[in-house]
Amino acid sequence: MPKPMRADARRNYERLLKEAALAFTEHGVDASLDDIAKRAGVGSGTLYRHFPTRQDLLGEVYADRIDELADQAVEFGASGRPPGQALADWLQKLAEQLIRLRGLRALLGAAMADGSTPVISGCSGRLTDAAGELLTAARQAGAARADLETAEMLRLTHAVAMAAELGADGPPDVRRCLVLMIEGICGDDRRAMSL
Amino acid sequence: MPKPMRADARRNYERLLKEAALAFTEHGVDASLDDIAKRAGVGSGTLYRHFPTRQDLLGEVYADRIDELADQAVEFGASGRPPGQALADWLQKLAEQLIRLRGLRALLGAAMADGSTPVISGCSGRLTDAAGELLTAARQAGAARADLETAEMLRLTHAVAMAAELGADGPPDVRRCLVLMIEGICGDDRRAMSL
DNA sequence: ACCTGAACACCGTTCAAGT
DNA sequence: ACCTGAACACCGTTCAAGT
Repeated sequence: MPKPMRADARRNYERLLKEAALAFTEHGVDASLDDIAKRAGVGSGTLYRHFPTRQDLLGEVYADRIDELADQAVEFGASGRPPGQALADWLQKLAEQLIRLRGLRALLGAAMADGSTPVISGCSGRLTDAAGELLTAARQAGAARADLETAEMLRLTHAVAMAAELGADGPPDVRRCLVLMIEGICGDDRRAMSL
Repeated sequence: MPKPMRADARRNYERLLKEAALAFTEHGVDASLDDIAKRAGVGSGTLYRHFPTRQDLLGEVYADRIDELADQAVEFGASGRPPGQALADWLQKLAEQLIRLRGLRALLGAAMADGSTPVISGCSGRLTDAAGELLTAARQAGAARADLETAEMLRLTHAVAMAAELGADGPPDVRRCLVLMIEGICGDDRRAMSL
C-alpha cells in the first residue's frame, strides 16, 4: 500500500511520466534524462528521486501497455478460439507493440535478459505467466512444438520485432515476420536442412 | 590503390585497430573512443583522423572476419554438400560469429539497417552476395522456402543471434536457436496456427 | 518531506599549435 | 603530412541548501 504522495510530488511524478513517454517515442530509449526533467519543469534531482534508474522510468511509462498485453493474453485464451490460433493472435499483438514502441521493446528486452531487477521482473511477470498459459494450451492441442519454452518464445518474438525494424523498406511487416517465426514454432518433419 | 602511409601514421593506425578490437570485446560496442586512443598511446584527434566515425572503426576492426565469412560461403557452396546443408552449415558459422563478437553484430546490424553508408555496405556487400548464392541454390533444391529473400534471411539470423544472448542460462545455444529459425525457413504446410 | 540547481565526472568532437 | 592535447558541448548523477 503506497502511502499517498504530497500534492506537489504527485504532480511532478505525473508530469515526468508524461514527458518521458513523449521523449522515449521521439528520441528513443536513450533520450536525455535532463531534458525530460527540464520539459517537465522540475530539477533533475526530482527525476532521480522518483525514478532512481532509467529502467524504473521505462517500467512506469510502459506499465499500462504491459498490463494490457497480459489482459489480452488471458482474454484470447478464454475466447473459445483454437489454442494455436489464440497464441498466434496474441503474438501478433505483442509483436505489433514491440515494433511500435521502442521503449517497451528495450524494457522487455532487459526484463528477459537478466530478469534480476525486481522492478523489471515484477512488471513483466504477469505477462510471462499469461503467455505461458497460451503456449501450454497450444502445445496440448498439438499446435506448438513440444520442446518450446515460454521464455524462449518471448525472446524469439522480441528478436523478430527487432529484425522487422532493420528492414529498410517502409514500415515493418509484422505478419511477414510472424509467418517466418511461427512456421518454425509449429515444427515440422521436413528436414531438407539439418544441423 | 591507397597511397602508402607515413611510417608513424601506419604504426598509429595499427595500434588503434588492435586496441579497438580489445576494447570492443571487453567493454562492448560503446567502448570509450578516448580510452582506445589513450591505450594506443595517441591523441584523440589521431583516432578521428583515421576513423571519422565509430562505424568506420568497427568496419576496419571486423573487416577480416567478414571476409572470412564470405569466403566460407563460397567454399561451402562448392563443397558438394546438398545445397540445403551448405546453407545451414554456413548460417551456423555466421550465427556463431554474431554471438561471439558483439562488435561484428553491431556492425552488420547497422549494415542491414540502412545499408547507406558506403563503408558499411561496402564491407558487407561480398557477404550478402555470397549468402544470396547459397540461398538460391537451396531454393532450387527445394530446401528453402521460395519466398524468402536474402536480406530477410540475414536479418532473421541477426535477430536470432540477439535472442540467443538474451537467454540468461549460460552460454547461448547456437544450434537450438538455428533449429527454431531453420525449421521456419524450410517452410511447411502444417498450419495449426495461422495469421 | 520534497525540490532545486550547482558541481563533479565522463565522453565525443573539433581545432589551433606544434613537429 | 601527421600528431597532440586543450577546449567545448553534452550528459548522468549527487548533494548541500532551500522551502
